[in-house]
Amino acid sequence: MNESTTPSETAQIQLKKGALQLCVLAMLSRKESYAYEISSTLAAAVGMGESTIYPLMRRMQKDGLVESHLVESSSGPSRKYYRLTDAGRGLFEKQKSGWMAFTTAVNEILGDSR
Amino acid sequence: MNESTTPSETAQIQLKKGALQLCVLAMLSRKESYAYEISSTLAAAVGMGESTIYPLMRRMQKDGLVESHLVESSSGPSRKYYRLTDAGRGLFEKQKSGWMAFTTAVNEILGDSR
DNA sequence: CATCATACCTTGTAATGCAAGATACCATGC
DNA sequence: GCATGGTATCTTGCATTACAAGGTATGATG
Repeated sequence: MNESTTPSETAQIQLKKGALQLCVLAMLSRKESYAYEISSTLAAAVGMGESTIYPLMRRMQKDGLVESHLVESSSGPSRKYYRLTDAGRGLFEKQKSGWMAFTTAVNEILGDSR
Repeated sequence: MNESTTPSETAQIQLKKGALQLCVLAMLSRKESYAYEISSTLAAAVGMGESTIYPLMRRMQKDGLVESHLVESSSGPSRKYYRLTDAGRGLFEKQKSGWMAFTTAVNEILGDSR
């Protein structure tokens, strides 16, 4: 009577945790952006939900990884643009290494062979 | 006063969620094993904690992914060996695809270039 | 009997993605 | 004016799950 979440789906959700911040850091390392745009991009790429981005951005700002400034838009409400701080850039490099080490380890367990 | 968990470390923990079950499925797809052995292998490979494996194996058995049988050991207490069911094998293939699609998407965001 | 490695297990905490919903701006059509 | 729809911000509450800390028990070694 419960088909709202299969084990396979919840696993996908769990997988995202920890990787989404990395994706946001990567996007911001290339150019400033605002939550709605980041969310739209990552929704298409990895299935991020829209209500995930706002708490995440607030966390990142609280952790000193990003700084924000408002910019008025001619096609809707003001956008809050985010820019990486030096700390954010440092954490990005660190987490990128962590991500690669982790995926390499998992891929070895998966591919194994022999 | 609080260095027990840095943002970088908690991100690593979050990253594991959802991937650990995949690793267990992969290991069991090659040979039967027991929780302590799986945990020891994954502790070395991806830093899994020992107390993580037992709730996980119970979840997987409850979900019908594995079946277990006890085997006495000559060097300690009995071992509860786990074997993949057909459902477990099916989910393994499905999650493996999901894992590869997800890591590919994240790597594109990371590597981007152009 | 004490100790150590093996092997199983439980309880409680922390972290966070998401659904659902609220608020508000701006342009278009009536 | 006013309704509608896309843009853009945000909050609340829930579900999931890795881990630390601790517990139980077996068998070998001293």
